[in-house]
Amino acid sequence: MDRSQVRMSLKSKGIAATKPRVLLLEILWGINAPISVQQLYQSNSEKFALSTLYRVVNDLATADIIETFTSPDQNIWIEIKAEDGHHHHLYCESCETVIDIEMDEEFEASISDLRDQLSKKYNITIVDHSFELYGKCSGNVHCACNLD
Amino acid sequence: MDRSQVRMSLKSKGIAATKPRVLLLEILWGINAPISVQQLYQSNSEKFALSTLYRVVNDLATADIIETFTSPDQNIWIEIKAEDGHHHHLYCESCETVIDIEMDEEFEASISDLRDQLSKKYNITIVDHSFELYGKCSGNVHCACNLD
DNA sequence: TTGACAATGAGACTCATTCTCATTTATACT
DNA sequence: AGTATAAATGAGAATGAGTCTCATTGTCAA
Ligand SMILES: [Mn+2]
Ligand SMILES: [Mn+2]
Ligand SMILES: [Zn+2]
Ligand SMILES: [Zn+2]
Repeated sequence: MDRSQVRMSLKSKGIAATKPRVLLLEILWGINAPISVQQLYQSNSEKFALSTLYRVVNDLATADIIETFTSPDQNIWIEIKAEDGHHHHLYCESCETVIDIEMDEEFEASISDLRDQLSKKYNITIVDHSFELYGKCSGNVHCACNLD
Repeated sequence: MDRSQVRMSLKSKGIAATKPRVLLLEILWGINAPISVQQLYQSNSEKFALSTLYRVVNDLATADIIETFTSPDQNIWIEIKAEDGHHHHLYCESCETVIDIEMDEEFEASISDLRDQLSKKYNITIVDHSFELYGKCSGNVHCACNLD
């Protein structure tokens, strides 16, 4: 995904291809992994105002271009919205890293069933769900969390 | 669970039965549902200092008497620790209520499997997981979330 | 009862996130 | 192009949940 593709994808979602929006997407495509807004700001504080970063994150999330979720230490994490649908996260409390997790279809299907059931039982429209795992990586010298 | 039982249960966990701890547990037994620390403080600000409330919540969680979890709006919710083990939550975004959810054993078993797999794959000790559903109750006049 | 030590309360502090508003940039229309 | 209109940005103030400090108070074993 190069700059002009990013600009086009913004346009196609009906949202202006402004400098911070393009830049944020370029960064996210570059790292291809979840990152917290704070981490992102720390490495790019010359490029964005913090307020702009949060606003742009919001814009892109509303436009369904990125996904956000909140880790237990109250940071917002973002990543490019996966084309192949829903997935979940493993959060390493030692190194404060988030790893994308894939579930098998059976598991996702049972979650889907559950959503239907609960929706009826409580007369609530279920809009989303989250499944997150919390762990601690073994080594303190170097962290294996990012390895496959 | 009356006051003397609460005091005894505190002692049995090796933690002093101080006034705020006993009071908090009485309140939790009384409502018998998850509540956020902020909500709890708003209805009881004469009875606790806010700092004490958070500290006591921590003490009781460490002593395994209550459970805590964080909602997407970053509030800490607490409830008496369920004797029959793990369960999950449905959070109503309209009325900011949390409902306890039971899963069937099959579902919990597949979560357990998943934890084992991931633990090996990423060389991480999985310490916990959370599964939460987010919904919106239908009526704005009155909310059906608390009904069974 | 008393002394050692644990717990509390008031409020200062932190820090991620949100808000405000003046300035800049994009877009639309002559 | 030039101007009007609207959208987006940036700097920093404000917010608010949660944490920390430390002087005071309460607990409990001896
Ligand atoms: Mn992800
Ligand atoms: Mn619960
Ligand atoms: Zn790690
Ligand atoms: Zn509701």
